[in-house]
Amino acid sequence: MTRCPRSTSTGADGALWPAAAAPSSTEGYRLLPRYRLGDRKIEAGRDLFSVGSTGNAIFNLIDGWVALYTQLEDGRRQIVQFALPGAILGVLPSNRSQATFGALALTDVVVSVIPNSMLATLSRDEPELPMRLARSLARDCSLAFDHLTSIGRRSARERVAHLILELFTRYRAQWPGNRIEEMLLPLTQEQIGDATGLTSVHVNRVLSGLRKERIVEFHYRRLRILDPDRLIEVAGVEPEVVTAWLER
Amino acid sequence: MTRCPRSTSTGADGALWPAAAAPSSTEGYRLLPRYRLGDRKIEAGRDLFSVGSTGNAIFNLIDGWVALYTQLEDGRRQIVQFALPGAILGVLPSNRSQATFGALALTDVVVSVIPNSMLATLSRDEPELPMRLARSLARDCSLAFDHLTSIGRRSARERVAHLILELFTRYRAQWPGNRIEEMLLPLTQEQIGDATGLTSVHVNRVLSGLRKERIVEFHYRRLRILDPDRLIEVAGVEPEVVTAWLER
DNA sequence: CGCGGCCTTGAGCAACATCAACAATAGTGG
DNA sequence: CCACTATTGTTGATGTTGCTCAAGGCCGCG
Repeated sequence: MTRCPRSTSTGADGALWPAAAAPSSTEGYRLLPRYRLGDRKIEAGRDLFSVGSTGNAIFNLIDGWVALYTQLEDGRRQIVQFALPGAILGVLPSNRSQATFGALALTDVVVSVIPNSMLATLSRDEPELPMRLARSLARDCSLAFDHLTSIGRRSARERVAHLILELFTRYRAQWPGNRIEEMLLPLTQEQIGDATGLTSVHVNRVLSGLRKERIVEFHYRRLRILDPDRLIEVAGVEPEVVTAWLER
Repeated sequence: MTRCPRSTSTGADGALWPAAAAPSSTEGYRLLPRYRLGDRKIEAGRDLFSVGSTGNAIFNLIDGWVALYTQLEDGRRQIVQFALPGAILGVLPSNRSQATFGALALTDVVVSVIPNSMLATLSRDEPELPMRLARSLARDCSLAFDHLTSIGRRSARERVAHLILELFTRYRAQWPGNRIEEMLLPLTQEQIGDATGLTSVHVNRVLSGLRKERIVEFHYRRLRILDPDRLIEVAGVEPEVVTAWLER
């Protein structure tokens, strides 16, 4: 957390994105035991589940990106969360009723399906499971609070920077060691807008600004962080918060 | 759930706010077993816990209103959730690290304290507990997603209406039978602004508008719903969502 | 190589913020 | 019970951010 006085870096850089070697497989992310019947693939652009569906299963995301979103009657949309491998998705049984949000596969996706009916018996074999579920949900909540703060109180520029920083950091936590400064971020500018409460047009302008200032480049889903320190500064995030994103 | 075809009402009125007789005590809301050592009172205006505090306990809110909030370095604040009796507050152990949000008592408050150290043993006696915790967290998440949608995609007018409708509905679910259309809502206009991502000045203007249109009156913490149907309409909420607020 | 989806840019405008002064309220101590 | 004070609410004038509308360019894919 301390030292690591890298050249132009504030020090946060080294601490936040350690270059440790790590598993390239998805092995570490199966929080729920996987059952053979359970694996399912969903192709990019399709819904894992939709608003109003009566969820009778929860999903453990094994591979790919998923966006959780809500929708108003008139079509306005809000992305409320991005899920990366390891996430647990879906509606708990008896939080009865329909899902109030949908789940869109941003890339081709693999999930392992745990039917709600199986949840109770599963918990008997593995009594730690509900508590892990609770922790996962607590983390989702925490992230949602963060987004709320961003959308409610930050400027457009700050919001976009914040989102990019968050996604980059969370992604990088999964595949450390890869070329650090570049990644595939499977989002359109419209989706960034839906996540930040902005128009795609305005997102575009903000991104132009960040590109001209040589902080970040984002073009057709290719993200490149040019100046991590300034990005953190623009996003207005304290390092502690960033580390919280990394927890599971 | 059906009938109750009240005069000018669309019918939603009766469905949403059933006038059933109900427990006036808080008996029903102790989701966690209560331990004698645990009860604690906090007076209005004080923090239950603060941003950055290392939560070593979780709280079951027995009585009073609590606001969960975050804060940016420069003082901008965002209220991310309102907790009513029955809520479970605090940070789970090993979602280690500090709380990223604080908890402000809006009224005098009674909580029962469950030290994290006790959580594991408690779960052995009562194996249902972690699952109940998970459900509570899932509900918080759901609410947070709702707020995100509101702040991200609704106009100021819609946001304020939405918040009032939510709080009124949740409150009324606890004390049904009381004078339906009036309640004490322990918020300042500034706090409403902090929850909706608006300025207190603008909140004031919106409230003025709603008052002139005889939809809602809110003055020094006294809330009066004049036209529930139009409030629902302005808030742009489907009844299903409202019912979701009522679940625990 | 042509088509559809995505990005880019400009001009004008609406919603909300900011700043500032003042009024109403409720809580306080005499 | 009253006077005083701090807090909260109200209103107007003005400024800025981000939205809307619209046209055109770029990219990737079939």
